[in-house]
Amino acid sequence: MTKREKLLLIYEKLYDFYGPQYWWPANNWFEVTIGAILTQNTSWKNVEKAINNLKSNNLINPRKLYTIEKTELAQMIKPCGFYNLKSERIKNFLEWLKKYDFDELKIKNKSYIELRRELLKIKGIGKETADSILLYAFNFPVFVVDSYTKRLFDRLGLGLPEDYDEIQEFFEASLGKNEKLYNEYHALIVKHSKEFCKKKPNCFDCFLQSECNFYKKEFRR
DNA sequence: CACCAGGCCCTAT
DNA sequence: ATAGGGCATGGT
Repeated sequence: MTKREKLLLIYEKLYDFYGPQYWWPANNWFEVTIGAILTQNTSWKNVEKAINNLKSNNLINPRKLYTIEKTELAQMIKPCGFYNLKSERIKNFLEWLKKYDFDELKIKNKSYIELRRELLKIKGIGKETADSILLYAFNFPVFVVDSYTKRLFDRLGLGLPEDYDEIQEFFEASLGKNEKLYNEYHALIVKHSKEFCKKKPNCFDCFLQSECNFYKKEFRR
């Protein structure tokens, strides 16, 4: 079986098991973007609390969020941790967004290659965050790689490259440019990783067990 | 009590 | 070029 075939097979199995995930859990592109920054190394549960604080103050809005103080923002997003850092990062993003008059359309009209370069220049937005924004806020066909992705496919014995961009290129080349597929695949990887693949897995009932080198090496017998 | 969570930046070798 | 530390809350 080729790597490409295996990738597609794993996707089918995940989809059959979990069904559609309806990502990203947000109402609009701006909420996706804020969530993408807030969820850096943080459980989504905590991010939800922070986002709810912003919602109850009607602050899921670029212009309004731009006007409030960084320290005030930090207090509101406290539940998701790293709040001083993330407040700064959101402010950095808004400063960039202001150059486009906070206008979503002006951004969408750019090529996503160019847009990715610009996002990565913002201090506090790395590759995963940038790609999450590109895929889930703006629906560009960009495959999001995260630690779950690496861990899962390492265990599956895919022999992924180390470098982020190379991993991404591998998925995109294997799957073809397909925004809907990238959307669902990444969401399913996250879903599955939360359900089963903890660092010290206790998941002998995982339905991917037969695919998984990790089990074969460490848990057989 | 320890460890993890939908990363990223900075610094010292 | 790359390992290691800091950021910080809340859940198990």
